[in-house]
Order: sequence, then C-alpha cells, then structure tokens
Amino acid sequence: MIQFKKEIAKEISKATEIEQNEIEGYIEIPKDQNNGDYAFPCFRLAKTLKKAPQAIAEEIKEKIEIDNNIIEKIEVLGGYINFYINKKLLAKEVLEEISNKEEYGKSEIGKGKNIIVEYSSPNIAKPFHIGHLRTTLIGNSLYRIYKYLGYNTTGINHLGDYGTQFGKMIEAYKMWGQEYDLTVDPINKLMDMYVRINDLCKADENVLERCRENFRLLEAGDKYCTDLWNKFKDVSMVEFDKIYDILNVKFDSYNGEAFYSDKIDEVIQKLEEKGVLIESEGAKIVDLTDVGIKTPCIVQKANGSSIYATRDLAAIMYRAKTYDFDKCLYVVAYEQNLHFKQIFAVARYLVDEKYVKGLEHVSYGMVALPTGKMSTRLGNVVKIEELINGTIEKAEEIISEKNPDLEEKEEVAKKVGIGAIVYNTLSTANIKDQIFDWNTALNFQGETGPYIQYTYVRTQSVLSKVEEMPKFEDINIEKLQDEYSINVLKTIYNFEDILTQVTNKEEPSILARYLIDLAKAFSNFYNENKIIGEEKELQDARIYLTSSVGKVLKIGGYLLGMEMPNKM
RNA sequence: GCACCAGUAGCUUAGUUGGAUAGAGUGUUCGGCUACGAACCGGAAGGUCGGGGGUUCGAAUCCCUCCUGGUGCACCA
Repeated sequence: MIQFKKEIAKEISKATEIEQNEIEGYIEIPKDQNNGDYAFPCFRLAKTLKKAPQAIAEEIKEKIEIDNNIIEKIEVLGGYINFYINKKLLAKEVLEEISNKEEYGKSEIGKGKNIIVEYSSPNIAKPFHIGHLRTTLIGNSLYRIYKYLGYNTTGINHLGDYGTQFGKMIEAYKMWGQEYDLTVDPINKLMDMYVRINDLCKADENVLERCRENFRLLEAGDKYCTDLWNKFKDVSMVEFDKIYDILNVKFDSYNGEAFYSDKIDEVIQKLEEKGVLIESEGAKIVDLTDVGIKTPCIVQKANGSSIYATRDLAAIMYRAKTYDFDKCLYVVAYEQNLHFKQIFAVARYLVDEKYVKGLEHVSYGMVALPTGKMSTRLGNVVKIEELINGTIEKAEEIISEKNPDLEEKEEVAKKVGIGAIVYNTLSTANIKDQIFDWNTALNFQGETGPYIQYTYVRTQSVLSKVEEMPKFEDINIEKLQDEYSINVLKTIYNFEDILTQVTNKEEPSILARYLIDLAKAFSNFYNENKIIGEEKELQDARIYLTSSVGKVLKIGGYLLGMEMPNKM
C-alpha cells in the first residue's frame, strides 16, 4: 500500500534539505479533517531559519512538486502546510490491499525476531480472580499481535508453583486431607486449607517448622511431597484451563518457578565469578546503587535457599539460551516495578547486552473493587468464573429480548459476554488502575465489546442479502467519495500503523480504541448511506466497503482477544 | 520518611517526540426505526486539563513546588 506520510515527507525533505525520517516524525494528522489529512507544522523551523512560520510554509509549498495522483491539494494555514491526499487513490489502495490479502494488516516485519511474552502466571492452589484478568488479556493480545506481525513469538505462563506456601499446603493436607474432596471445586478447598494452616502457623511455631521441613523435602525430591505437589498443581491446572479455554488463551510453555529451581546454582556461580555477590546479614546480595537502585537484590536468603528473584534470573539465562530472544516481555502488575528493575539490573552480569536490552516489564495498574482492595483471605474477590458467567447471562437476557429466535444462542452469548470482558479490560491504558464495577462490566452499549460485535453483525447481515459479491476489479472507486465512505477508508488505512503502535508501546488499548473508531465510522456510513437497492455500481462499491470493514473488525477483534458472531 | 506512578466533564476516559477550537463513551435531556439489525444514529447541556509558579511564538503535554490517591522500599511471590 502507498505510504502517504512517506511520500509527503520525501517532498518536504527535498524542498528543505532536512532528512526524510526527521520530517516524517514532524508530520501530524490534523484533529480537524477540514485542515487536511496530513499536516507539517513549520514552527520549529522558524527559529533556525529566522523567518515567520507562515512564510516558511509558503516557501516550502512553492518548492514542492505535487503529484496530483497522490496529493490532491496543498494549503498553507497559520504556519501549517496542510496536505489533502487523493481520496480515489486512498480508496483504490485500501480496497486493493484487502482484496489481495486474506489477512489484512498481516506482515513480516517481525521475521527473524524472537519475542517472549510472559503473562497470566497465576499461583497454584489459589483462586483465579479478576486481578489476573489484565495480565492474561494484555499478554494474550500482545502475543497474537506479535505473531500476526511475523515475530516468532513464545507465550509463557510463569506459574507460581514454588515456595514455602507449598510446604504449608502439604502440612495442611497431611492434617486434614480426609476432610476435603478435591475432585469437586478443588481450588476453594485448597484455599480453605491454606487459610487454616496459616492461622495455625501463627499460633504454633512447631507447625511452621514442619511446613518448612516439608518444603525442604519437596525441593529434595521426596516422593510423598512431590506427589502431593503434583496433585495440587494438576487440580489447579484443570480449573485454570477452563478459564483459558473459554477465553481462548494459549501458551507455548508452562514453565513456572519450580522449573527453574535446579537452575539457580548457575546464577549464583556466575555472579560469584563476576565478583558482585556480597554477603550481607547472612544473605547473598547484589548491590545496585551504581545504577541508582538503593535496594539491593537478594539472590540467596540467610538460610541458603533461593528466592523469587533468583528464579527469575535463572529464567532470563535459560530463555536467552533457549529462545535467543530479542524481546522478553513481562506482563506483571506495577507492584513489582522494583523487582523487575532489580533483576534487569542484575541480568547484565549474567547474559549478553543484547538480552538485557530486550527485557521489558509491561507494567499495568491494579484492579480494585469499589469497596477497596481485593483480598482472597477476606473473601472479597470477584472470581473470573463469576464475571464470565455474569456477563454471559446478561448477554443471554438481551438476546432473548431482542432476538429470541436466534440460533445457537448459547454460543453467541458466550462470544458477546467475553467480548464485553475483553474490551472492558483492554480499553484503558495499561498503567491506569481500574475499579471493577458490575454496572460497567454488564454494560453492552456505547464503547464496548458488544458494540464492535454488533457493528460486525450488521456488516454480515447486509452481505447475507447480496446474491453475488462484487469483485475488486469491477468496483468504481468514484462511488466511494462521500465523506462517510472516506472516513471508513481512512480508518481502515490506519490499521497497520495501529498494530505497529501497539507493539511499540505494548499497549493493546490502542487497538481496542481503534476498533471502536472503525465501528463508529461504519455506523455513520451505514446510517447515512443506503447500501442495498442502489444502482448497481453504487451498491457494489458500498457492499465492497462493507465487506472490508467486516474483515478488519474480525481480524482486529481476534488480535484483541474476542470473537465476532455472525448474528447476535 | 524516600522513590515511582496517577490526577482531564457527575462517572469511565482519549489526547502522538510541546502545536490549529481539549475529543469520546456513560449518565442527564431532546429527537430519529414502512433503507439493509435502534446492542444504532443525531442534537443540547456538562471542562479555570488537581492548585500555584516557570520555560516560549505556543503547555493537558517540559521544569519547580505544593495537594490528593495508589504502589514499593532486604531475605513473601
């Protein structure tokens, strides 16, 4: 597809003798469409050239050779040079690209690059609640987008399956295992046991000691402990997989913390070789004050055992070796900002600079309830299952009301409910905190997932009434020159750029908002233009555009993590 | 106490490396289904961009300071 921005930058570059890339960075898209499709602000040139911006703009405008096939019109307005692109070319380029490519926006720009996305990473034997939703869905979307852009992408679920807590679980099971039937609702039962054993540990030091001993045995490979640990893990995974299944979230690896427990010696050894391992208060630490981090990174506790950070460091070494990653993304809440700063800083002693540069913490905000922070212990959590069931139920209600004869109601309700959850979770910038609110979660109107899906359904509904799909070669571009069609075309044109932006910022919310924009643009088009029943050329052109919107919505929805129903 | 992050309409928010009149949705309110799906579309009201300084042709955006909220700060993960 033609790159309008590049074409414009090229011409300005010639006229000003400023490098094209630099110019391209300055070119902006006017907020008001009346001011053109692209604009070059001349203000920053004013200083160096010592001329008024307006005068500079005039001069550049005179020097530019415009190709009318690409740029329709150039205007100078208050220090800006405004470019109006040729809308026929726009229409032709966009529709041709879609007709040639089954998967619009797909590219090979990531070819040969290896990306790791670590996401979801729940703790074994603990409930999966809405606090885990952001990491799961942000990671899932990034994973899909990187893949779509041709990156060799690996999704890792870094399970929280290690630590003293499992010593406690084992002790709890020893004491009360007969009381619980783990074949039904196992996680809540494990959780219950965990709460009980914690209370007991506080009251009785001897119990705590037994728990520690259990963990030591587990690490040493004791059969009884290992078997139990596997059991906890298995029943937990069954529950987690139910959620992943319904959300259609996939991983290439479930190597969690335990996986790295036998790889930590290498970390310690290497840090020792580098001479950066210091003993302090019995523990072994790496001092990081040289990079401005006041809190040292503990890699070995005073009792000689490893710690979270050590296992993460082992993971970095392992991943560098195994995946040769260009980027390794950690989709983890901002609570752990310091932790990642620390291990990234320590990583320079363990792996090549290339890998250190590739480490990136995709930090996101906390999810709280209107009543305050969630606490599993206090029981005030919204479980993902509850949320999913609630939204699907709501979707069913609305379907029975609006479309009672719909076939496959359940299937559709599921897609719509999940769509609402996905959009709701991914619509705001990663860094922002979110207050979970049932009213918002169950709202299907306005800027929501169901709105995007509904728009898609309308495209399909129109297309289903057409006897024969027109071919691109037969489309008369002239018929798509009204403002609504052009707005749709421009939005579709931006899709590729949007995907790049998402990967530059690791922000799926950019895509989420884009899909709303596209749906809105189509809704306007749909509202203002009759599609079926117009004269053949006009009808064909509009049908073609409608079909194109449908394709992009479907692809975009998939990349965000939601499915488009054909009817709803 | 120190550090990091956030503060934009009643609520949820967008706003590209400083640029044209700060955009949406929701809620409130008014209007639109004998053209393809009204889970839609259009209009109105609603903003001293947390407060105060500063930098400059120009600041929601950069700097300083204060206020509010969140998070973190050595053997939990």
